[in-house]
Order: sequence, then C-alpha cells, then structure tokens
Amino acid sequence: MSESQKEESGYSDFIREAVAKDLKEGRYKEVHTRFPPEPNGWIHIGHAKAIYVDFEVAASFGGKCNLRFDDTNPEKEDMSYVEAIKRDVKWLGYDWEDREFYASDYYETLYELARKLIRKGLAYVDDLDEEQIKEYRGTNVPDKNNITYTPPGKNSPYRDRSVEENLDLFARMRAGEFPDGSKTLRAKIDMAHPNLLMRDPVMYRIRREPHYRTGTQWCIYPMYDFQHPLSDAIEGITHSLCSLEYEIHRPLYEWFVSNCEVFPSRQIEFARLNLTHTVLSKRWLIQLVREGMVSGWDDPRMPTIAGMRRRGYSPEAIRDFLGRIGIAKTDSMVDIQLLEHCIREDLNKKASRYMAVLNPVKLIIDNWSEDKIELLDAVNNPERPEAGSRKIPFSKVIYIESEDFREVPPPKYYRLFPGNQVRLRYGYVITCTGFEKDPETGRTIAVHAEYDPDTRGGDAKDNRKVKGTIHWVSAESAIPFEARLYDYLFEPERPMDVAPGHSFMENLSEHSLEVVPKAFGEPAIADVPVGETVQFERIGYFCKDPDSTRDSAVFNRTVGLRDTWAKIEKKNS
RNA sequence: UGGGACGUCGGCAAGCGGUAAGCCCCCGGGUUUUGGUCCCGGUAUUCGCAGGUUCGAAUCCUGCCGUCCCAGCCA
Repeated sequence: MSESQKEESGYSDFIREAVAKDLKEGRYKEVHTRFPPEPNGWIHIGHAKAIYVDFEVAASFGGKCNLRFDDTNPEKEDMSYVEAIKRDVKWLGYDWEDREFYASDYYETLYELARKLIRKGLAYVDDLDEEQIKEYRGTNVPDKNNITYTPPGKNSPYRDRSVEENLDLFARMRAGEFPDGSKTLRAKIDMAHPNLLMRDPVMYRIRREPHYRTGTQWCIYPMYDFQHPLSDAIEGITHSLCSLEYEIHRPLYEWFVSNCEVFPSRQIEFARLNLTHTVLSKRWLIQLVREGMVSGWDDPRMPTIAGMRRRGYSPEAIRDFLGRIGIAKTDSMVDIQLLEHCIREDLNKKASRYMAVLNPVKLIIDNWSEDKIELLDAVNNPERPEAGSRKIPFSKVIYIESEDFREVPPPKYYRLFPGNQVRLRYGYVITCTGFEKDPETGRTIAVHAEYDPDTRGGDAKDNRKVKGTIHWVSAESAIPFEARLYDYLFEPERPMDVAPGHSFMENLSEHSLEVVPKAFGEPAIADVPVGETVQFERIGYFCKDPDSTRDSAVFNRTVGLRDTWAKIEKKNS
C-alpha cells in the first residue's frame, strides 16, 4: 500500500488506530517510538518488520523513533553487533538521527529507581537460589501431558526484610560483597498471582561478567522486565511497540511504570513475522553460523539483512514487502514467494540486462565466416528506454544454454532442435542443421546451425513467425565467472516442525547452494560493480559478490525469473 | 484444572450491525525479440462450530472447539 493510499483510507492497522485515538484523547501530545535490539546477533527480516513498524508508525504521526540497544546481559553482547545493527538499520533506509541510546547508560538511574521501590517496600533482596526461586514460584506442576501453573507460589522467607536491611544488602550487592547468583533483588508483588510474571519477578542479578560498554563497573545487572519500561520512560517513549510474546509482560510493565512513578509509555503488541522455508530466531541463526552450516551472518541464504543485501535484495523491495504483509495480532506464516515477488518487481524496473550462459554448449554457425565479428546493439533495460543500449560481439562460435537445445523436442518446446528456427536475442534467426554427440557419454557437445543474413538484430523482414528467442554469448569474447545459485535454506515450509528428538538442522536443504564454477557472460559484465544486481536475460537476477576479484567475478542468484516453461514441462511429465 | 491472546479464500489481510476490499500463490486468455514484464478474466453464497438478539450479524451476546505465548538470576 502506498503512502497516499494509507492517507486516504484512514489508519490501516490497529496500532495506528490506537495511536490516533491516544492523540485525539490527549493521552499523549506526540508520538515517540523506539527500536530496541539486543546487540547479540545480526538483525534479520523479522527485526526489519519491527523496525518498519517502529519507524513508520512514528512517521505517520510526524513523530520520532529512537535506536536503543537493550544491552543488559553482558554475557551475550558485544560491540561488533552494535556496528552491524546500525549499518543494517541505516541500509534499510531508517534514520535515528542523534538518538542512539543504550540501556547500559541508564544503569545508575535504574539503580536509583530500584532503591525507590525498596524504600516504598515494593522490592526486597532475596537469598533464595535459582532452584528455590523456581520452586517457590509454584510452577512446574505437570498434568497428564499438559502443564498447569495453577498452584499459588510461596513467599520467600526473606520477603519481609526491613527497608533498611534491603537498602544495605542491595548496596552491598552492587559493591560486590556477594558471590554471583547468591542474591537477587525482587519486586514484591504477589506470589499467588495467576500471571507467573507477577510472582515477585527478579529485578537484579549478580553477575561478574565484563560488559562490553561498562566494563567491570557493575556486577549487578537489571532484568528486562524492570529495565525496559524505565528505559522507555527515560526517553519519553509514548508507544512501546513489541511482539506478541510480551503481551503477558504488560501488567508488569505497567506495575513498574506506576510504582516507579515515571513517564507512562504504552506497550502495544503485534505479531512477529514468520516466513516459510526459513527460521527467524536469533538463537537458531546463531546456531547455523556457529556450526558452519552457512558461511556467516551474511551468507546469502541467511534471512539476515546482511545476507539479503549480499544476495541482491534492495531496501526498497524489503520495505515494500513489509508494507504488504500488514500489522496485526494473528500469528501468521508469510509465504516467502511474496518476498520474491517484491524483489522481482523492484529489480524488473531497475536491473540492467546482460546475457550469460550458465550451462554452456557450443553452437557453430556454419555459414558464418571464420574470423568475422560483428557488434550488435542490445537494449539495457526494456522497462526503461532511457537506460540506453550497448554493443555485444557476435561470431561464428557462440555458447548457448544446453537446455535450449533438444535432440527430440518435448511437446510445446519451441527452442532449438534439428530443423527448427530460433532467434538469437539481438542477433540473427538461425536454423538448426545438426549436432555432435560425445560417443562415450552421449552428451551433445556441439550444435550446428545456419544464420539468415536478412535478420540482423533479430527482426525477420518477412512476416515469418519465430516463436523462440534464446540468449547466447560469443565464445571468442566470453567472460568466465562463478555463479552461485541459491535456493531456500530449508526444504519444508516450516523447518521448526520436527518430530521429538529431531533437530531443525535436519531440514536444511541439500540444494540451497549450487555452485557453477564456469559460466560465461558477455564482455559488459566485467564492468558490473560489486553489490550491484543485474538481470541475466531469461535466467534471473544476480548480484556481484564481494568475493569477486579483478579477474574472476562471482555472481549470486538473487531470485530466478518466473519460469512458465518449467511449469509446463513439469505438468507434462 | 491457571493466566494472556488469536481464529475471514492455499498464504497474508481489510471489514468496526446494512448484505465479503486488496495483495501473493494458482488457473485460463491476449501482447511480447526475455516461455520475463505488461494486460484481461477466474477463484470465500460465506467469515472455527453451535445457539441467541435483530427487519438485517463476519461484525453484538452465550457456550463449545482449535491454535499460539507464559515454568531464565535471557531479551
């Protein structure tokens, strides 16, 4: 949906509807959101949806969106992730201006707010260990095959310590007097609450782990539920948009807001993105990287922003996709074909056309003189005449795609076969006169044809119909390159649906990458810059990979062209 | 046998008491020097199910059923 349509149709999603209502009723005077990634991995298309929602909702109301690193777990976070996230958000087209924040910058304020809660008798230092906390919470009561959390929890014996003792203990926790895990600061809410998160949640834990930003300055770290609403408050966030799994955290979010008496941000939850044939969870992506199942975070098969960029996706196509899937509360699984449609649509308009042959077979034009080379005109982009044209050399021996020749044509095949006529794109109309086979393998090693001199450029002056047009590359000037043909990372639509005892790793596709070590391209491909996506006519879109060197190019297949012939052939078989 | 949410076409998703938008996929047909693009046409008598209210219900009420989330001192 375009911006103008959005305007016309009022607010197209429940979040904008709610925000508009808040503004109208005076609950907030402006809109201020935030994108709060944890710097513990590279961001993927699922985060892109959150970024899109956070930035675009704010923009719809003339508001701002902050970038805030939610870095309160020193064990997993580091600076390289911060840099990667910033680069990717920027690349997607979003600008947080000077509002780059870190939850770790709020540690001191957070600590003071925790003391405030202690003083109000709403927080206490607990000596229970991890196991005991779990036990006292009253969870883990199995029932048949289900699990029930019905039983109320029990109060910790340390729950009623005095304010003074709590203040003292908390200060000593900070000072490093107690070993890791020996004490926690807990909110005093209700151990019988039906919502488990409200059963005295942990606010601080002791962890002697250097933090990538604060170093060894702290040995106590705040937990998400305590830290997030307060970080939002510190930044004056009006709408704290997050995914559905935080719905159950909202009462806690509001408890901290009201008891700490801070700016009341409103948390609204929406469904996170799920995509077929891939996994969208940092935890699983990290596993793929660590176990070497992919070449890295930016492997073109990864649903990471960096992977998609390297694959050849454009930020425009990704944003278009994000706009089309909508924002709602229904758990959903979006067909990856919609993403592919978006990139094809974008690239169809933008990508320059070239000819390249992935699976070459020689075609010899017998009535063409031995050393004659002609330069022919080829249109750079039929969708954009202003993109101009280029010259491509034509000679006696050319390469064509082996699939474009059949000794015995299947029904409806209108490419090359003995006796048939076909047009060489931007070249001549030729007639197949024969072919040579390797006596040992039975494979076709060369095709013979004769050209019609009256068809230069591909136009048949008479009105004869030449149904087929095939691409080609002149052998004498062909530029060899490596093509990496990518396909879905996972075979099944839902890779996480695995039988008990099995891993999603078993669902990795065998043909997610097929390397063609020696494909041939027309001379002009040498000038394609790294990172640019082009179309190889009749094949698909390809992006020049950074692995390319001066004399050997690598092209990644972004996505193939729609292939109607493949469908017909499949139906006939 | 707890709590929180969600169920509209194969997949997303509008709809907000007045008689089921749109997009992707799929299937036909046309144009075409990419079997690409583009264009035209076809795809839910029905909204998880069952009742009820109403002149009128996907929209309101009641009850079922199904799916997801919550048992980190992760976020």
